[in-house]
Amino acid sequence: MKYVNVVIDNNTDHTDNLYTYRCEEDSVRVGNKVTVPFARGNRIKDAYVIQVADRLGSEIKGIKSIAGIDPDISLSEEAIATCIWMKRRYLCRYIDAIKCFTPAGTSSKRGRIRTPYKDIEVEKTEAKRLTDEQRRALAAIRPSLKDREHKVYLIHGVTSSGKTEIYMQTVEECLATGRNAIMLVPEISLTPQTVERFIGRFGAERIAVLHSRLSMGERYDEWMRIKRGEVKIVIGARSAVFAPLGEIGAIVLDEEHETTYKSDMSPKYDTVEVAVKRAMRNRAVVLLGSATPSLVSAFKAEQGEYERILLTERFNKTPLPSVEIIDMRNELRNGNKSIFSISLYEEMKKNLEEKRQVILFLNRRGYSTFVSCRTCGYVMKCGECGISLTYHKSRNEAICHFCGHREKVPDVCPVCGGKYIKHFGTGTEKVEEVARELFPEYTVDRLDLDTVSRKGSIDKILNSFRKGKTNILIGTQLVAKGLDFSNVGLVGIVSADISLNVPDFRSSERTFQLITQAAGRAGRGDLPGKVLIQSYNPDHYSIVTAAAHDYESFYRAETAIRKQIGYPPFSDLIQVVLSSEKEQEAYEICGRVAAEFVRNAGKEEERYVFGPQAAPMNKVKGLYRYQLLIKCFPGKRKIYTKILNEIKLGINTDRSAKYLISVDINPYSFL
DNA sequence: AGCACGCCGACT
DNA sequence: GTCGGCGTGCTC
Repeated sequence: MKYVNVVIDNNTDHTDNLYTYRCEEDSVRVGNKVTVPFARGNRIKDAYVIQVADRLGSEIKGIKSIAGIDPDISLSEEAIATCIWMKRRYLCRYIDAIKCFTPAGTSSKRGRIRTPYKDIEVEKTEAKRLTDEQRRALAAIRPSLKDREHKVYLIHGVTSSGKTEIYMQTVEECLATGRNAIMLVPEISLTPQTVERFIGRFGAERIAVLHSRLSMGERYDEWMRIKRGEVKIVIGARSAVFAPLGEIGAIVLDEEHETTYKSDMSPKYDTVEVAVKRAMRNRAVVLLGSATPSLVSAFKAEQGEYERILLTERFNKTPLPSVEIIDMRNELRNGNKSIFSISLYEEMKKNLEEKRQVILFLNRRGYSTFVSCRTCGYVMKCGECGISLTYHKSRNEAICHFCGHREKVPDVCPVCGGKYIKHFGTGTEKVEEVARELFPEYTVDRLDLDTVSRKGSIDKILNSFRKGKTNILIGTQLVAKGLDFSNVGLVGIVSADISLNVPDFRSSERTFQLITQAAGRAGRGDLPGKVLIQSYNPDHYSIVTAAAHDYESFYRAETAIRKQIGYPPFSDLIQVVLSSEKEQEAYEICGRVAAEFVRNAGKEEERYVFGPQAAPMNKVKGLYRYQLLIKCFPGKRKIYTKILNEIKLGINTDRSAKYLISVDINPYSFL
């Protein structure tokens, strides 16, 4: 006879507690899925065991007994511990965290196993000969793997430095110690190529694939194969970090800086953090790989929390492409008002005539317009927050989306007195149009979210480019992601300013990453490639350092600013969003939440609370949204989240209230 | 949330 | 009388 504390599978905050039941089965374990009679009607509900005890700490009136134990589904003790941590860290319910670890579907009735990618025919590959740098990397990782010591390695390697080979050989050595591995990629579209390479090396029968675009049945079957211990390696996008894999020896996150690792739905977890937590409990190693590590990870490496492994040379020894910055202020001065500078036009022409291909990048996230001077490059920024002010046409004002500070837009540039000060933003769709006009004899194609959904697939566009049918490809970040085209002679970044002036404290970091990733697309074959960056701020450190392939200098400059203003990695940012059908109510309650927070946290914390102000997506599904941003410095995390959780609970369990609150720890965007 | 309980007005 | 409206409180 045992007593168990369970979490009921109810989709509400009201029952987000532990409930104690009696259990006749002594075999009951933490992580078991059970059925229990619940509430007055004693309706049978699903529940999950969080704790098991032999006796009761204190008398509980009307204690009931477990109705049954589900023989198929169970979570490991490690998974349950991670759920408890997630509840605290991301302010989600127990059940939300548990659902991450359980399969959504049900078993297939036919009893036929559905395996994705099982038809892939791949030739068996052997471990490649390593470069000295790669060998040193593995030598650094090997001891912790052998000693079963938890450690995080930040593998900072230039594009094409052979990071994947390091991942695969680490996994191989992990399997050799009798343990299993998880391999994560930033998005689903990148899984097939990774799966192919791993199947070639390790064989399909040892590999499972998990991501949210599998059918329910496929996901269930893969989940069961993993659960039953039939596979050694799990590959997938962020949700695969929750794979029911036992004996984890290594977790790899490729392109660790990608924002897709942050979940935007509840629970709003950060895959890197979850991976590190799971690895700690498994005494496993974590490999975080990137050519442009996130500032947060690089900072942890500097602090000694992670060990950094540097890969400075490309695998095939081709030099990094030469990068040239084009000062768009000169173009205007010389009477060129086009979006293409003379140099970019000339270089495109030259490459096309040499039968080489051209990629043009543009960042379409520029829908919020900023104010800048086309003569000197001056951009209106918030003095306190360092973030670009967003132009609001109705009042001719520029507003800081972090703290709410407003300024009138001046008629002349306050720096140079120039008259061409205006809002600058979208209109980048014109690039395709202008490219067609300038180069009518060449084929131009565009790859972005619109064209992908219209034509049905990324593959179609990419394949015709790969085959050389397309001469000029215009794309958003989609093109930057790990794609390998050997005949690209020129990569043009049409406007570095758009990403540079996104009103977000990470805009410089994103610009550095964008330029570096884009540059990585040039000159991957035998011939060297060239990169041209157009900007009205050609002296900006993120552009200059990216052009020089100089991460260290970028890191120094950026951390200095983050430290001064108190942004991550020196703080956690907490976003609190209040939504209501009535705009006034959303605003007022948001203000009340701010006051309540300050009342509990202490008056001196008030300066770390910003808002209330309209949330970036001001109106979603008929609900008005207002937000607070809170800077949470080290040591304050526990108390802040405790207070916010109580406020959240109070609001979300109040039936008479017609508004909702949601909390996001370190959201990937405030936009 | 979901459900039972209970207190009130309306209707066969 | 009693049917059903929804406000209130609780779920081991």
